[in-house]
Amino acid sequence: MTVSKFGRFLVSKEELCLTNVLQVGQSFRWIFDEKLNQYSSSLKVGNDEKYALVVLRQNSSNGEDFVEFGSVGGDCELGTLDSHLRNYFRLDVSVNDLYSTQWLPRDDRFKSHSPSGNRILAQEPWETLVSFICSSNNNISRITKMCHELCSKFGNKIGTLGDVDYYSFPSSDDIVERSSEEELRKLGFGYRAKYIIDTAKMMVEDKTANGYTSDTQYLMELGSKLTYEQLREHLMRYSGVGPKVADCVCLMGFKMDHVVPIDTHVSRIAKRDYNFQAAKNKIKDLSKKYTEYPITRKKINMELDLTRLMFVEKWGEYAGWAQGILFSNEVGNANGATSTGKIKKRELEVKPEVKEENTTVNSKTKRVKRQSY
DNA sequence: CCTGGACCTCGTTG
DNA sequence: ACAACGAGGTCCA
Repeated sequence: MTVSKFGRFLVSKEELCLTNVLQVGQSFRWIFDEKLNQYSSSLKVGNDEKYALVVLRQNSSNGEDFVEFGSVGGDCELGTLDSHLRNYFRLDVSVNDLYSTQWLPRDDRFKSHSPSGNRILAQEPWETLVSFICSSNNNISRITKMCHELCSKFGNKIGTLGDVDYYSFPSSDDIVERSSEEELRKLGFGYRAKYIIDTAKMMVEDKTANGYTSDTQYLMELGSKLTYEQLREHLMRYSGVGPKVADCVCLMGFKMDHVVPIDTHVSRIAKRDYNFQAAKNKIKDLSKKYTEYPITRKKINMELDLTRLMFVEKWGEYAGWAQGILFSNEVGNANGATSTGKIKKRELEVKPEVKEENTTVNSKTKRVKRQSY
């Protein structure tokens, strides 16, 4: 099967860099073909719950940068795909405008961190939820492997490109009906196997009780009605979903642009570069506020939540995007997508040297890997 | 409310 | 070769 027709949108590499956006831990299912300089994945496009096999290429000619896109077999109209991808890549938002009007004036640290085409995606919420449940205490390479495994074992076959078969991301029903904790453990999911099965079961109950058959539609409806605090509370009811995973889902699955997921790296950045310390009285105020949110209160770490609030205050309404840029500069390279579905090391144009430095955290001395340019 | 530990797996590290 | 480590956390006591 091939792509018969391509569409394109013009976008500079400073606004969108596919390598940065698709291979660094937001999305885990894009496959990169080095020879063709082409990304491909199955993607739920349009409102009919159907997956399409989508192909992307980033190029430039005559000084114009653009992304070409198409669907294999043409099973998706080009106009539909165009508007879907404009939303998926959030082309309504200019990271460079945000950089110069919001982040740079508010935070000197951004002097040394330009966007470089890093941006936050608008992904399908159910896939985002399950993917980030897989991400706990894990590395990108294995998360990628697990996501592909979920699709090929429990999704539906969508099409073939080259010698690779593509599958839909399994719905909660697919997972409940076709999988089990035992099988997921055999496939290498470890203790996340139980989280995924329990979450899928709960999702089936939830959406059924609310009259939905589609995970996407149920969750999107929820997202349109609830505030951030309410949605996070709802998401943290699910097994394996703590504050970090819930925040990732809010940011990348629900377009809540101000949400800053706090992981070990961001927490370290806050202490090291922003001299952050949680004040006792602020902890008290916050825990009072969260009496309305029992699950949040149970699962949250007050210090980390105050870290999140500090960043939101500092960076403003697109704070989550700002975090993405600092994070990519802090962690930089990682493992990424492949051409065969197997995992191998991601190659970078320039390999930054990694050096060690000492940082003091909680009066303990800890060695930390950090990039230098 | 906070602290500490266990938890699957797997590539990297020494 | 092989034990020890840690990876963009979560759960339970």
